[in-house]
Amino acid sequence: MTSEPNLLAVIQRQLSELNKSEAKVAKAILDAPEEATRSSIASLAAAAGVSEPSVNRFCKRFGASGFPDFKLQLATSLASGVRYVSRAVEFSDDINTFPTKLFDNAINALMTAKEELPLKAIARAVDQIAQARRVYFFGLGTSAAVARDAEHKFFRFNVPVFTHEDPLMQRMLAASAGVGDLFFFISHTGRTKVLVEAAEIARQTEASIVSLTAEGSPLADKSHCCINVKVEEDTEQYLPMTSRLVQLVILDVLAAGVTLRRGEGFTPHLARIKDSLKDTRFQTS
Amino acid sequence: MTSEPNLLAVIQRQLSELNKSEAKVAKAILDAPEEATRSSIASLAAAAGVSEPSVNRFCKRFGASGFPDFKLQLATSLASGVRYVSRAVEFSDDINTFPTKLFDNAINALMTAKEELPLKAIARAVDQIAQARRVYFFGLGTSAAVARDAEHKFFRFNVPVFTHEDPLMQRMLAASAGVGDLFFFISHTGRTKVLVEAAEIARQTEASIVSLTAEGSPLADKSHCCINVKVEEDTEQYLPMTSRLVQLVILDVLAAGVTLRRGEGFTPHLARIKDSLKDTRFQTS
DNA sequence: CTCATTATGTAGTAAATTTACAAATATTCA
DNA sequence: TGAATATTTGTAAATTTACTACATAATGAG
Repeated sequence: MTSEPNLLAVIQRQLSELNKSEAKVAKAILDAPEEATRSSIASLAAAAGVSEPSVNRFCKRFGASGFPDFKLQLATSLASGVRYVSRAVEFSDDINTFPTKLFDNAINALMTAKEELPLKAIARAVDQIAQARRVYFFGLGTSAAVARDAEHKFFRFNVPVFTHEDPLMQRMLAASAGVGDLFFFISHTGRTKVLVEAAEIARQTEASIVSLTAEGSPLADKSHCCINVKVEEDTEQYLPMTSRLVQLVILDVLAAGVTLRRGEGFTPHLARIKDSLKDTRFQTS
Repeated sequence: MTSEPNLLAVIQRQLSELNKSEAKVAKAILDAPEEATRSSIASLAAAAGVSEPSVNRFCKRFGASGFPDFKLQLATSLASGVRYVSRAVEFSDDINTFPTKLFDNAINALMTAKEELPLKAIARAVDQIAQARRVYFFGLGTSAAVARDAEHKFFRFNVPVFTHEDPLMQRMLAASAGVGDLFFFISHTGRTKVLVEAAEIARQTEASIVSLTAEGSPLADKSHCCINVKVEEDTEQYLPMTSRLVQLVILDVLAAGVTLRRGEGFTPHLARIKDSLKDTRFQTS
């Protein structure tokens, strides 16, 4: 049973690749998903303004064996309660609606990313990190906070980890890199000039370059290994929200990967780090 | 749509009050619920050893309008109940399993948090931030990265925003606070001593204190407003993963709340900030 | 034991879904 | 451009599915 719970998101994503009548069906379903689960193929066809077989073909295109099976999958998707269609917050929203929207968008982004995890790239990145003599996490703006978070995760592996938000420091460190150094660049767009330039400088050394960014971007081009993250950030939105979350989880994945790589004998080491915090906290009464 | 929490449980409960053939149908469904959602009335009747109308009557007895409607309800009740099981990464995991696990855990955490959003606290926090003369985001460790992220979000609102990871700076800033200052503390446990102490110091001034932390914790006690985040971080896990994500989304929610509060006339301001980044990026070719 | 009541199944009908195929539309390449 | 080809879409028939009306069987009361 591979009926993933994100059928609507899948439809939403493929919308541009559908032909006319299929798009009409998609639209009708996205407009009123609950209703679609209850309607017959005839009424849905009427609502979409297409013929019944078009609806049927639409269903098969999305992996269902037919219309009833599609409805079933749709119903299970909806059951989890998440609105799988990203919806922008609007000025008409109030406290009861916009928090939910944002959570749904976040969940939706993670589900989409999960669908298309670049496992080979991840495995390769884990290799590189596990073997590195030194790791530099570089990002700017929002991604700087992500880089900072990565630092907090990866220092645990007995590998010296560095973060710098200062582009000049980034350049200089890149220039002075050598064998065993790993530069890990984080950028949603992959087009931030100063970051790309730092990557280019690092590329001229013996260092390895891994990036967590958009495939095909200038930054990705400079990297030995690019972990491609597919998140369509709503560009109309003025605050970037979702891409960062996906980046963080990917970094969690990498950290877990390194942990597994280190093997079971490594857990005492992690436990010691954790224990070291004990005295900094008030005990639970 | 008042679909009962768990249709299977309802059936189970009424089992004794059913007549012979209905009981057979119930048995068949309870034995293989998933399969039941996929079968036709004919095959289910065959599986139960009864006639088709018996199945139909069974469905109506349980509030469905007919067999298809019953299947729908069954499918939704199966979907909502089962799936929410976080699973820890184990050393037997490999690249094909552990990334998915981590994403699932992240998604689960967000879903759970979404269920129990403390909307009143959020609304109050939005008020406070919107009115503040100055906002300090304080966190330590992983939460420091979250605080940094918050800084990147909230400076856009024309309110001076500060972050400091240095506990001494935090103490001193807390001590010198006054009316209009807002301290926003971020901590998963709410028990980090130096942070709680900073909160205590701030509490002795005229400043407002908002915290994003666990209810009932020492930090929450020191706060005027506590945004309670319910995330059961798997304590056996050595790397904290999920709580941070929830914190970030909550901060997104707060930022969106402040944006809405500022009103539509504020968007040009946000657009200007966004535009200011244009020249720092390589253009899409 | 008979009548009334309830339970179950049969057969026919209506509805819904799918398939096969034809018409229409778009695309390619000379 | 325009013929050839591929793709998309719809029509109509076939098939499957679900429902209704009714008949028969089982159950239980007096």
